[in-house]
Amino acid sequence: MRKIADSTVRRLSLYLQFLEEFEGQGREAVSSSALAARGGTTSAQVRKDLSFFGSFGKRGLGYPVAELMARLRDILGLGRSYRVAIVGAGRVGGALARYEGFADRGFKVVAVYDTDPARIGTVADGRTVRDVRSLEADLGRDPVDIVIIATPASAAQVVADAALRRGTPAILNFAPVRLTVPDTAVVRNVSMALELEALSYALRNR
Amino acid sequence: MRKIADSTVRRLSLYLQFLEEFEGQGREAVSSSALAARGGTTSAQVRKDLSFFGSFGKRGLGYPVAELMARLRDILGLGRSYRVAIVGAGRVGGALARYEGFADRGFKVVAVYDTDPARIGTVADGRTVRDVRSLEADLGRDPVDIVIIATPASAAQVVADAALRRGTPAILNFAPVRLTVPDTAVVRNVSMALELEALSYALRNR
DNA sequence: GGATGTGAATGTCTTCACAGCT
DNA sequence: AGCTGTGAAGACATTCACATCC
Repeated sequence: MRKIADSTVRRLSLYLQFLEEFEGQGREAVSSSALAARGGTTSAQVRKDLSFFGSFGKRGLGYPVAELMARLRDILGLGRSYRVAIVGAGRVGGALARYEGFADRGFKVVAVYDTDPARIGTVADGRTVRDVRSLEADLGRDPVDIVIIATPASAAQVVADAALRRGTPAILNFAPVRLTVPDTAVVRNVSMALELEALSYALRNR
Repeated sequence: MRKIADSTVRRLSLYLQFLEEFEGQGREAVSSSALAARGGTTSAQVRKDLSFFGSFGKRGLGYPVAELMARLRDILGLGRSYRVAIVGAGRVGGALARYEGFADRGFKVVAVYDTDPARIGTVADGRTVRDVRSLEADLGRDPVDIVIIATPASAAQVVADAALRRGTPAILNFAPVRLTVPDTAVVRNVSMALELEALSYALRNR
């Protein structure tokens, strides 16, 4: 299959979100222009994005909402379930551990780790916080699909290295450092600093 | 000035981060290839990105670290200070309110809002949580540069509308909805759902 | 020698525009 | 008539490659 651009995948995700809204309004069909209007893009863009994966619409009518949602979920790989470990039980890790959006998409948080003896052993949200020193062994025994890093900057690379040694295929990094990883690994960074600086740039002349 | 691509701005932000690392290691000059190696891009890309804004390097030597950092800060608009209001004092809002990275970049959190009577009036981190109903009036009296939305999905659009009515130029949205805003407003979305779905897509065949 | 800065070439993404289906 | 699906065109971004300078 042809390589799909990251920007396209992001938009597919958005379309899925918009379709949920349309479905909530009881609509059965939606046109590429309606989707485009909701998301600030163009109808041609929507059709092109979808066309990479097949042809799901009916000419003259648009796209059947429920069916397109199912196809998008399938395309995005949301049909299976994913095992997730969260490293760092501070504010960010805690917010993540309680995030309901995980379950909706088949993401199952199987373990939470920290270094702080005061936090290790405490139970948060039905999960016992484990010592990060057992992370690598745990992953060896019981691999996960995604390790979420919510540690301070100084610990992030060490955690990433351990995860990658155990073959973890994907990392979601909230720590304010850019991880160095082989390009076989999938890494996404959520960086407050980058967001702020992008806003700062945009505001520069106001 | 020529329109600069969003991707370029994001990379400039990254370069700044890497330069901080290099400075911490006591390096005085850095080549485009060193920056590229750290960030997973190419030296030509680094030089091209910088060249949009001027020529900061010395042939044969590379870029002076401290000077380039200063230039990047300037380009990114980090020379001034920004007033920020956070709406939503839950887990995400709380984590943000305590985030130290704000101050480093001249972002000053001037107020925190919530709807929950149990939270309104409590003091967190030296700031009293205010009733969100006073947001619009407060912004009218005392505008901010950025409103950060950390509310549930259902409240986000209402908050955004209020902020925009008061002329707030930029919004950083953590709520899991896509805001509808006029395109004069600058909006950035941090969406856990999008990140997860992008990972899901990347993991599809593993 | 070593590294920048930059036109030109290449590659990728988006938009156009229209044939073709319902 | 309305709207999709898609080649072709156009816009934009990245990479190449080299003259230029320290």
